[in-house]
Amino acid sequence: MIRITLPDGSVKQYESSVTPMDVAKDISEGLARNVISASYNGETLEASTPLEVDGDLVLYTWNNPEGKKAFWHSSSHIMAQALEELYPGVKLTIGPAIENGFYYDVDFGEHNVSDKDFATIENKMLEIARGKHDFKLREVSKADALSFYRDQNNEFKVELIENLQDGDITFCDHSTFTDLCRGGHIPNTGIVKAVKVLSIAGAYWRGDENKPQLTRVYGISFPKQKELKEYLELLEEAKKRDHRRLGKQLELFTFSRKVGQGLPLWLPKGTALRHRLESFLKNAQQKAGYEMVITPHIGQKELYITSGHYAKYGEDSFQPIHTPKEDEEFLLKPMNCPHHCEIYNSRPWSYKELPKRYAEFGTVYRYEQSGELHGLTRVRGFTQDDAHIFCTHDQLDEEFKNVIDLVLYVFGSLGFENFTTQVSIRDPENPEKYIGEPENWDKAEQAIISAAEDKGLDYVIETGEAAFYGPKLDFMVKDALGREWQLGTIQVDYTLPERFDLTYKGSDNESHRPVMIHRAPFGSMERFVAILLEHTGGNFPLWLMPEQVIILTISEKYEKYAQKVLNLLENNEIRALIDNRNETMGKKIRDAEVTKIPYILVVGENEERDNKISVRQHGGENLGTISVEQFTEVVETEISKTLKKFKE
RNA sequence: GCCGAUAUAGCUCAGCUGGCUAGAGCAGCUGAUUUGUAAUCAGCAGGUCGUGGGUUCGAGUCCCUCUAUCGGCUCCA
Repeated sequence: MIRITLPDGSVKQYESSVTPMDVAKDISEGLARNVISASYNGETLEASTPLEVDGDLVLYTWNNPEGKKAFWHSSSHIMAQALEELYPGVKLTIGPAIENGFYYDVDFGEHNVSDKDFATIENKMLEIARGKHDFKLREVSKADALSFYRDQNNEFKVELIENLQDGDITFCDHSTFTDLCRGGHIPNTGIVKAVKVLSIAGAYWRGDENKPQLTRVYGISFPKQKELKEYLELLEEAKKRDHRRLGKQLELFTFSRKVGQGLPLWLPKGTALRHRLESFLKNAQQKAGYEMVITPHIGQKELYITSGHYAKYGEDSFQPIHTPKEDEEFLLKPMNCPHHCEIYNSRPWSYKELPKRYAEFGTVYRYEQSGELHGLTRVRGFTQDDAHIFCTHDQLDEEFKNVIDLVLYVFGSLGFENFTTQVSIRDPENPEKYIGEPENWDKAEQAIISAAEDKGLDYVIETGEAAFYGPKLDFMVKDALGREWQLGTIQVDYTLPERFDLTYKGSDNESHRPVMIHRAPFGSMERFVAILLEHTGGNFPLWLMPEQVIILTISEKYEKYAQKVLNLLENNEIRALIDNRNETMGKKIRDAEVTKIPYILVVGENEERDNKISVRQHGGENLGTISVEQFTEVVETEISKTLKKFKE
């Protein structure tokens, strides 16, 4: 007999070799029908694995992340079987569950697979699923495992097995299909009721550019047809929030083949939006003691050799610009820091004058590989809301925390609540990737972690993600389709002050090296606007809206009154425009709704007579007929809810 | 850069297996209508079908090149 403890604390006794599924059946038939997988003493196992010792059992259903993982992982086995049957001779490699669904990396050899084949694959998968084949895990010896895959000429699986310990190797069988697998499956294929092959893409074997490229087939599956339908609808909804689509629709930005890929063109409305964001940050920065500077878009190659960027990225960057006569080389600036270092260097400093905080909306150019450009989130020319803080070691801690405050203020004013932060530190395995003294790195990494801790940030530490010149704290946000992007960043740098020989005179009358902090609360204006678009679906906070109010005239007779209302609003710094077109009210309302203008004011005979306006909010809510003064208050109240003053 | 896909009017999209002057809706222009909370009606105009080449009696349609875009991979100062 063994004793099994359930999550509610109850303890049950069973014969040894009882399976999680047996336990589920013992609790209720309904539970047994829904059990997908289980964990025992913290270890994931299958519902059919016999339990031999006392322990804690957790049963997973579709509603647990662990259950979904087992479900999708098992689905990838089903897809692999379908692919083997449809494309004889394919070589399977790995097929894990991911956040939404699963994929399998396959070497299709001679076969050519495209999205036209998805339906065939799906049908084959469903056919297998309906067979209700049990998943059975069995141990195999390393020798047997190797010979199994050598017979299939599958060098990928052979490579995987060679890296495994004999005795730890398991195969999973279902139907006629066998795969190398460590386990975590659903009881049988029958509970997979709906499948969708989502896309195919190239993926390098083991993520290495120099290794063969495989075909990655992405899919998702569900226990109910209805859930698949809902998921696909969700994807459609997400596409509507795509910043590339909204940017076009709201006339914020565009791209031109002639100008070049990855080089965004800001349209008037987008520029207005961006200027508003910039002055918002300028105001906060002024209060935080920053000084604005301006630096050129190019710099001598020598500058970047000094900074170390040339050695690191010169080859993979936009190549130097040559002057007609002299033997000079200039680089498009890929970052602002070297220029700001030279500003610091323009005169000597006393410790009494530090910190110096130089801020610039600096446009930089970076050569990104063509395949990785993406809307406004990944471009070749963009503007950082950059600043560099030069301070003493004693000031670092406080300065770092002040920057976190600024970033949190920016995020708060723009309605960003769901962000995560990441502390990026060195990869201890590859010290040669980094410039600078290890002891300085230690100090910098500690400073960041303690600041994050102090500010109560929800942070994860990512080893090996640091920039080559220093560790950093990044603020990460997800886009509409779940892809994660870095927005704000704060980076400590002990390296550039060294390379540019930056100094200040201390109280001891000796020369000292300042510490440098790079920071950009938005990250870049481009990426920030992109994520803001997806985040808000184009319904920006009122203070940021390019157009806040539209005045619709019932007929052309009321244009004069509309103009009077417009003047009153403009006197109160409310951005408004008049739609006096010869169109029906329904049409004008619709157009105003589509362009997402927050307030629609209707003026006609009644309003003119009473000297009032009818107010409709974007989305359809009617605020009734009120005076312009009352409306101005409504607007001011709403703005003050999101846009607070920095440090007041 | 790599794998796969896509490219037709300002926008969103039709155009099947190659066959007469390439279609629709929206936007635009003109006119009628002067309108009360998500699309008034009629007319007009708008495209060297991404580029360059090839196959063919004939190419938007088939093949190749290049360019750009999309989904991934790799990369990301």
